[in-house]
Amino acid sequence: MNKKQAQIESHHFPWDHPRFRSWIAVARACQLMQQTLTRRLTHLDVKPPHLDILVNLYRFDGITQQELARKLLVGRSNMSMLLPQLEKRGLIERRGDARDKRVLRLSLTSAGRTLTEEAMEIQTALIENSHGGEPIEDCVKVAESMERIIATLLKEDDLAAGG
Amino acid sequence: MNKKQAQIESHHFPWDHPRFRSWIAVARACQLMQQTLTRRLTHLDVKPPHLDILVNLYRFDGITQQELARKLLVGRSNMSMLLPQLEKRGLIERRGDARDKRVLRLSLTSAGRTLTEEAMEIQTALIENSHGGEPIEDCVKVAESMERIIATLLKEDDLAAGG
DNA sequence: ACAATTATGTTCATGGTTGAACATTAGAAA
DNA sequence: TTTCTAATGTTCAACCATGAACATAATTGT
Repeated sequence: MNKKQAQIESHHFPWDHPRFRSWIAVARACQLMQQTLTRRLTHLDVKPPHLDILVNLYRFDGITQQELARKLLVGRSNMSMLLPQLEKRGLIERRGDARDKRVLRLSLTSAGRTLTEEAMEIQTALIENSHGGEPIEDCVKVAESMERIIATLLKEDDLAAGG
Repeated sequence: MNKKQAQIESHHFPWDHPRFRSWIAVARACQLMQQTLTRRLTHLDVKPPHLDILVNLYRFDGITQQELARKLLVGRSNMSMLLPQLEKRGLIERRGDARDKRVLRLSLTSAGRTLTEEAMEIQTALIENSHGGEPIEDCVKVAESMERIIATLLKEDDLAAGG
């Protein structure tokens, strides 16, 4: 009898494992949060992917497309698709770097900064709201858990990329 | 001075709020987990969306496309796109219900069940692995937090749908 | 200096997801 | 019954995301 059969026959389905159930809940919460945020941002004509970009430009002015992609955990090509849209809307600027002619340095325009502040308020309100009465300390503990998981997964990523 | 300006000028950026930071960590962890799972499932030619479907058919045999979509928090059209693929691969079956000629009842084939078990082992292993030394009790607390958030967001969803 | 390697950004084909419009069927109301 | 309403599944166009292939530029090795 192999391991799989033992699992099945003793009713140890994945969804009986506490960690599995926990993670499914995390994933579902993320999905719902994303969908709700999408709805609340419609009137600004901004979607979560755009907001992620805008917020990072708000924090890190002059960042590079590559750096931005890394922070967002997406591919470079994704930035190449989305950034021109935001540029055409006059929300961001892309200026070539004088020293390194490969890179494009990104920054928010005045309009972009205003829009970002509006959108961030919506996002913050949604998060505060949906967390209802969760004690701050609990959130901090969740954050610590997640950071550890992120670290583990990033280590795996390095292995995959390096091997 | 309005609220937004007060926030900005006193350096209360969103990323300074514990709940905001916590949620960003959750979102990033989810994203990384999804990407890692995608890589680990490639050799089975299965992607997370497919696996979600398969696991739910594994648990709930004879489920309807609509019910499945609801469980997965996706639109019906999504199921209409994905299910025929799995059917063509011989992993699932769709049989019309005799009493209600609108619905299609879904079930795994033998091959589908086998593949699902393989994939679930990979997913379970990834979750256990990435959670490293997180105590089970912490995971349970995280799950409870997430369930509360899910409940809150679902209530909002109902309001949005009902209004 | 020259060649090879690495890094940045773009393009393209593919695939998942959505919402709106549609057809069919069930169920409720008249 | 007949009509109206609601539910189920499909199709379609649009969008985001990805990875591979490519072009350009910087860096390293010889």
